[in-house]
Amino acid sequence: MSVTDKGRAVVAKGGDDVRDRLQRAALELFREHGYDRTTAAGIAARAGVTERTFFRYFPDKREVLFEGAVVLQDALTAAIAEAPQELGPLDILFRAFRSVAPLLENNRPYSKPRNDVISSTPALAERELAKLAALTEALAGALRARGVADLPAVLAARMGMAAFAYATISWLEKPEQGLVERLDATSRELKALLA
Amino acid sequence: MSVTDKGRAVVAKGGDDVRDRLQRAALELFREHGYDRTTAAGIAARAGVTERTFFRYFPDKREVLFEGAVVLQDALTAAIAEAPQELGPLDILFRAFRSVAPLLENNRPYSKPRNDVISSTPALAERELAKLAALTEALAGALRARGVADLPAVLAARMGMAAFAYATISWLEKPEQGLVERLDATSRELKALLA
DNA sequence: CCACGCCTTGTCAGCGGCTGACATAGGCCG
DNA sequence: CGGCCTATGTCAGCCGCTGACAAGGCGTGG
Repeated sequence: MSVTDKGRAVVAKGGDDVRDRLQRAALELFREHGYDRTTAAGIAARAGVTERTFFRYFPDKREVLFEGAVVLQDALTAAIAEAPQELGPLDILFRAFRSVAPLLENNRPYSKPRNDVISSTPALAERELAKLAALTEALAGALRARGVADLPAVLAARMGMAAFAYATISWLEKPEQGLVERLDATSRELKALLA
Repeated sequence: MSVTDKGRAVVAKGGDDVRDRLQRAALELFREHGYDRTTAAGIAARAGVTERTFFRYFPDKREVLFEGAVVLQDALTAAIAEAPQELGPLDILFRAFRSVAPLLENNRPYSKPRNDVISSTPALAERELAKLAALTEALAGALRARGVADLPAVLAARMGMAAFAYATISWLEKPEQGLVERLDATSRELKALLA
């Protein structure tokens, strides 16, 4: 990309953009050669650092693709905290999901290829499930913080995430239909299931 | 346990009970020293084989704890296929869950310690999530095989698994209350969420 | 302006997970 | 009995990942 110089990187390696370079290099290499065939040392080299430095920024090779999760989680928990009092748990969640839709839609150029790599690599898919589970637990926690009891909080969070994940994935595949519309459709379907 | 002899195992290493010995040895060692501090070679040694043999039976160190998943999956998909026609997706699922409760309750002596190890080891918890996701997908597939459309099948499967997992975990923690009762309670709570 | 200390990176050595290739032994079948 | 097939052992080696230590840049306080 212009970042590396194939031996020693003469570029200004000023601040914490090292992290950024590593993430970019990783995604590029994963797409070019596949996750399994790219080594941590290879990623580091393309980013202009050594393997050891890679592992100082990321606890393991998979984690390099999972940075954005925190941002999304913060946005969602904040939205949950701000929701009006009279709503039920599921409505709170869907309101929060809708509120982060623009954020996701802006990130599509990055998240689409990223998602392709993840879904075609078992090791990464596994990590993604763990991240989603953590996010789900965070949502349940945010609901509990509003006074919702444990069981309904957990159930609502899981149901909501089920719908949210389904809508997001199918939107990533074919973006013609907007994310918000998909969310609404999924929400409707969910409620219909208990009728 | 009587299986190993601490050097070379003179035991009759007849058939595929090697697999069994490996699983037992692994669970024992994980409980004694923790997952991270037990090596694949160590497990193999206790089972009376070499490390290489371990990896011929299991694709990786984690997998040694996840054999039963298949049995459960088969039982559930079979129950789904046999359910009466007039039921809705969620009722089909809960019927299936109730039908495998005895199976789980019999397995408790094994699954309780196993679950303790898993839930206290991030690497294993991650694998468990992957297994649960696969099981969820299998349930959705069984529903689709009955003519349920994709979206409701996936949503129902995820909602059902959310309830099933919650009930099972809390039953593992405190078995005083039966698994079936917990399932019913969770199911009721789930339906209340959409009211 | 210098000396000290912190923060980041590099270097090195080493463990453990995991794999491919090849050798060996035991049982079964013709 | 001879050959085959399967299960296991052995060996060499890659890669993920870590701890320990050294080296360099940069800021701060003296």
